[in-house]
Amino acid sequence: MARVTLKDVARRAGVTTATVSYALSGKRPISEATKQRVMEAIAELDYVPDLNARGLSMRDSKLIGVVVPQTEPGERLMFQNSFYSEVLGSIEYYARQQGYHILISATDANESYLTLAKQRNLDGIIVIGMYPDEFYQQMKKTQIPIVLIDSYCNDHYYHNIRIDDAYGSYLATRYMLECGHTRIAFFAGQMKENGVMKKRLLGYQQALEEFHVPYQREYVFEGQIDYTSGIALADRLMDQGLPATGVVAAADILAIGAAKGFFERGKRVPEDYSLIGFDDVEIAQYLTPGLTTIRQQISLKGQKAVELLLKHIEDPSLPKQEEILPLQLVVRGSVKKLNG
Amino acid sequence: MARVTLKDVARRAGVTTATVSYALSGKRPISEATKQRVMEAIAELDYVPDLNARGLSMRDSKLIGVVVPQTEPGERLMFQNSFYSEVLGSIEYYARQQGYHILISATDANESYLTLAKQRNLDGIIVIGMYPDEFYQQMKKTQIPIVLIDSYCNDHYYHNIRIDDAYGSYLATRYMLECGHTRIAFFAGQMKENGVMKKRLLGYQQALEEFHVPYQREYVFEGQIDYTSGIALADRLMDQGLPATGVVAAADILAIGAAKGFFERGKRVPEDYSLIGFDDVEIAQYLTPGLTTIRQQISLKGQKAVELLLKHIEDPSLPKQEEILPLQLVVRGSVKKLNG
DNA sequence: AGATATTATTTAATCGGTTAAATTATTCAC
DNA sequence: GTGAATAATTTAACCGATTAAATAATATCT
Repeated sequence: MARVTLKDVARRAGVTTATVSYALSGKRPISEATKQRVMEAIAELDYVPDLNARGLSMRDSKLIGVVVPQTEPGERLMFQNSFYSEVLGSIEYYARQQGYHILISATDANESYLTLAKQRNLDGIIVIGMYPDEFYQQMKKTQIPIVLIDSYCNDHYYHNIRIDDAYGSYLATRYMLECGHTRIAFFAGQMKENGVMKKRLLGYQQALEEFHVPYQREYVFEGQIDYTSGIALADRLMDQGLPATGVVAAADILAIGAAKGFFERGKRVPEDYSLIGFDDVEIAQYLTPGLTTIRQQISLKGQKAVELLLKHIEDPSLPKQEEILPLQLVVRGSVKKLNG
Repeated sequence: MARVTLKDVARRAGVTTATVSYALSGKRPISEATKQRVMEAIAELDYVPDLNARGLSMRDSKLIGVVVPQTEPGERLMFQNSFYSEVLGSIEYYARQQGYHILISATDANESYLTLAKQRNLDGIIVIGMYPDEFYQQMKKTQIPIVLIDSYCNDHYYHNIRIDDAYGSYLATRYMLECGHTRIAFFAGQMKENGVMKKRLLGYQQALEEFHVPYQREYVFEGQIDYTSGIALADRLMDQGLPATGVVAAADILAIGAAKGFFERGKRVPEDYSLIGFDDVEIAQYLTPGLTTIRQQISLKGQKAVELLLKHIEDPSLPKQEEILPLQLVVRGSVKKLNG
């Protein structure tokens, strides 16, 4: 079954390819009669335009690139965690609604992504997460519209969709404090300067200060953002014999790992340790007990990113925007009330 | 920054575009000297070939389509569940290694995917899950190489990567029985004729039979494959006052939901109900208690699918293959030993 | 009816590559 | 040094679309 092309349609309708093209795009007037015949031919031949060919002359691709951090080629390969999966799903959904497809590429954010952008003529790119400065510099040069998600890159060139990370962990920590906890540990991923984790630490500190609880460095534990790291941090906390009664985790994944770490050593949540997460990934509500956490509307992030990107693609003069999405404390069963 | 094309490179190297093309592809002999100059020009101009244009003449796209079941456009949009995410991640990884990109499209598996395949000139397609017969009929007509994952479609036209689902739940149920359970409920997703869920039910029945435990219809609960359905099924089981001591779930997701359902009504796993899952998704090991389950090597599925697909793309005469990947019981803490 | 304006359609170039066939340059044998 | 064989390069057509410019067909006006 060979490909059906414009030429085939044209022949069948007794016109020229130009006529078919115009009939389809409406960029030139075409008489009702011919339009009719063209449409019939299209239906009869089951013609579908080739987007590559079209892209070649129109200089677009209807393709949106999505950059997510590279996963280690370990035993399990996946879109790193449920947070990414959810954003990706959302991006795919909204992009598709508008006739775009997404090209996901897990990457080290090195030159390779730039190559992809050129190879495939991407119409736009959504970058999830934080990368080295160099990466942003290079991306900028491509002139391709870009929207960042969850980045504190301060280059005014980029659109940005994010949350107020400091405020989120402030909310989390405050809730812990309100429940009567004062010896509260903080579990975080790698804290890079000006990164998401650093901001979340800031919120933790702010809440402590507000409640006149002195900030103590040894209550802060730094690891990676994955389950095993959560376990490891819990282990370290217990090993050090720190008299903490609660843990504020900078990500649900860390919290879940921590709960597991406690469990393995006979400690229970929330009886022995109270626990609060961040993100409200889907699984959080199905844990036992349910994970109290800070909800961010993950799929809204994807939606907003797509909307903004497409708006920019249509209107390249669109001024750079930063959108900060709302957060919300979700109380479930992982924090014990020490008071009332 | 306008696009750098072959023509630019050719001009710079003082040759023709054909020469550059041949120098790059090696399909015709080109003198070392010119090859040298061409490579220099490419480096200096930072030239990257346009895959669309190339695809247009070569009639390929270096694009692999991946079909996953459509997610409802509900509040949370995602790649349905962690199982899909993991397969997708794996597919993306291995495809990229070979210079292919993947085009994921959540779809109802209706005509729309066929359109995509034509529009984008997909080199091959990987279809995850089970779809209506009609879908397979249509896909066949495209002549595009296709590999199915987890399908019992018996059309000999397709390659197939799957597991022995019946054997998996047989293993699960047998373990339950070996632990001394006899009143064992079975939680499943929608059971379509010749579908994965139906096969898994079969394995459950086989194990019961082997242990001379009579199969009772009211011990089988059917829902959807998602967390909330797991909760709902647990509720139904408890509502009916069924004296079950264990539950074999046909998917980890269902098991996790079930554990939550029990928990909400004061019942504990494994004290009150033993629980065994199926898949061994990443989260299974981090639950409290860890979920005993049947492990399938999820990312191996993706890897095999990619390998097989690319092999077929290279050699269209490749005879259709069916590969059945191994399963393995993973004992963690969610099943209580009633005996010894 | 003839000149003019308007509408519909076609011609032909183009997008960025590949490639069969033709041409030019080089090597080799005698 | 000449002719034949071989190697290197170029010419030009093509992939499947779009589109500016040219042309043909139709409508409008006096």
